[in-house]
Amino acid sequence: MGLDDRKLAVLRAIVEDYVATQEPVGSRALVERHQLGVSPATVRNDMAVLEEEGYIRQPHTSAGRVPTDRGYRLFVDRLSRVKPLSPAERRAIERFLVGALDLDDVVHRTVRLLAQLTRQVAVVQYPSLARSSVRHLELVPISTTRLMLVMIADTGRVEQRLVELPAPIPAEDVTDLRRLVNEKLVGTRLSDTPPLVEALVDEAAPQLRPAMTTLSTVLLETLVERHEERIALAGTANLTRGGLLDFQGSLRPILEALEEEVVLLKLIGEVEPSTLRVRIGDENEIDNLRAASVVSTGYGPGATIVGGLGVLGPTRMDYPGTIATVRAVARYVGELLAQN
Amino acid sequence: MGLDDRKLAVLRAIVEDYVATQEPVGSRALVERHQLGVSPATVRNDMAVLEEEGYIRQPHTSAGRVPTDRGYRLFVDRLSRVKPLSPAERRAIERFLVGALDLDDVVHRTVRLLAQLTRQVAVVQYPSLARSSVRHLELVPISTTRLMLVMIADTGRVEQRLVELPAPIPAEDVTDLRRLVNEKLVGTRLSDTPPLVEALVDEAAPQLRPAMTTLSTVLLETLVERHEERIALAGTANLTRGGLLDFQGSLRPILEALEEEVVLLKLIGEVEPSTLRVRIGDENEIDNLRAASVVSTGYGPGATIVGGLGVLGPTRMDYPGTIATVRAVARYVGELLAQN
DNA sequence: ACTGGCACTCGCTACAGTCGAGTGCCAGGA
DNA sequence: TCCTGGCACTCGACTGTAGCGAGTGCCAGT
Repeated sequence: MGLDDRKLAVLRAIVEDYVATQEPVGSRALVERHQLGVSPATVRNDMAVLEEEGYIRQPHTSAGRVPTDRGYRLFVDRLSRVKPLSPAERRAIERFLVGALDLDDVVHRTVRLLAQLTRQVAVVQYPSLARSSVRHLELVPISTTRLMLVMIADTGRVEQRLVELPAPIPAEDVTDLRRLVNEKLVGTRLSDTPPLVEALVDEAAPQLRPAMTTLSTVLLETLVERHEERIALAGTANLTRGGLLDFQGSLRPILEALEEEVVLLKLIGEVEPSTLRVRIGDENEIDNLRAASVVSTGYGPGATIVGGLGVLGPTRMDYPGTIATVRAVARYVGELLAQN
Repeated sequence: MGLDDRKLAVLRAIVEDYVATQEPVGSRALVERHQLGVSPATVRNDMAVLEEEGYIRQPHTSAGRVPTDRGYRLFVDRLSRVKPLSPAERRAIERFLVGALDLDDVVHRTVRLLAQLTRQVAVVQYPSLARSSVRHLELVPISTTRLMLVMIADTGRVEQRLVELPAPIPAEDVTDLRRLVNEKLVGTRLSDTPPLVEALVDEAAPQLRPAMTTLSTVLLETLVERHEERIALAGTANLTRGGLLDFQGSLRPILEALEEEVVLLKLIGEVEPSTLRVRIGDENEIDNLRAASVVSTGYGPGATIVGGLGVLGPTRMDYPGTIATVRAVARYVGELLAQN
């Protein structure tokens, strides 16, 4: 495959120009704006090759070229230089995140910040419970047969569930239950918890058994099994920039996808140790998002990762800038979490 | 003003047809589809009057008529008969809401249900803290200088805040603090709380004073003053139905408005004892929503109102149906809350 | 291997012409 | 007095045609 340096330079120029202007780019415009040192005709030949290889295409015969998903992929992998954040952005990040009160606050500020900086749709996953450990469990009697279970995780997440007891229990028993679950569970990772939770029933005093059984069921079901992820979203209005040219005319599928927590989790929640992930157009497993690109990464205090965050935008997006921003925001958030 | 019965009937017919077809309706089509008992010419005369009075207008000279905001208003106020829910809808509501686990669950189910039934954007406000009373306050030590304050309200809402203490305090003091705040605050409405909270400091034992001071500040600031409303949203994808004809071509302003909590609260949060509120187009105070209509109402256990819910859609919406649905859903949710 | 030149394609815009839905008005009739 | 049928008129939507121009592919020449 004959992709010499100049052809790559041409592809890069096409991507950059198209992202900037949102219009198919022709050979003349290209040599004018970039110092390629060759004539339009030569560029045309290179374009023909690039098109044959599937990196660019023509919307119609007499139009300029537009990058394909494959073209963007090559651009991201080999052609884009990392764009350092501007001092202004850097300051914006700090200003935005300093002074956050608690986890909710951090997440909300982060998602708005991301949306604002990238001018795209931002998604932030709350620290995953599966990756958190238990800091404290509280049982608050609501009535004689109802408890409110409040779990506080080391990541700052607080979750609550109503527990419907099979029979009324006295206040002292609640105290005992509380002591027992805290004794056994505090400090453990939730993903390691199931056997411990199951063991709880056996360790409880006989008269506590029934209550402990339902309690452990609730714990397992709601906190571990369907591990109750939370997500914050911002910047959907940014989808309307580029007035329907992006997303092939309809926001419908995108908006639908964004309403599904499951989908969002797939997008940003699959946190691998890998640093950062870019999914371009067709590479998205979700059909509704075939016209979009997603840049996502994990974040967490220090080197550990507790959740994911990212942005979603048109395939025609400023990848270097977006990547830099996402990475920077993730790092800042990580530091913020580490402080707590 | 000469609006006899027939002219009103004509207006009603225009609204109904336009809502159904989304196309300007002419005099011929009108007499064909509705038993008005008069000729198109007569209808035309009536239309001329209606137009003069500002209830309908012509998009352009050779087109049919379209209702104005004022026309919709008249329709809603005087011309629409209440449309009873279909048994299918009724069943949908029950099926959807039965089995909700806790407040979060109720709110999420409700907002999705509303969006689905009305095929519009649904908004549900969590029970307002200002209208809740304190059921329990929990203080969980995070470190020697940090407490997690967890408040459980009678409406089922649970809020937490991190409290940064001025100096380390021992565990017994936390217990004392907990006892004290619960003693004084449990059972009070949050809106009546401020004097009580302020009094707390004086009632605390001397060595508790500093901690109690910051604690009461947090209580006042976060739970009472900026009373921390929460909102759930669903169905934004429904904005794209009617393909850009509604909302004069751009979803932008709508999406922007929907991202602002403050705006949403204005929309549905101003809960008066009034049963149900319809804001049509221009009647909306928010500029971005001048092309939309909002149907909202309060909900709560029994006769009391703890929060608002509603839907937002194009001015060209099925008002009777939407109103019926919103009202029904609010009632069901109220019943559900009453059970807890 | 690159370049200038040239023929060709094809979307875009402007313009003219036709069609038809819908109107407003008026004279005649119940 | 109120309704109706008839008629002239308006104007947007659609169609077809023509010219423009950006952009290409190809080829012969250096």
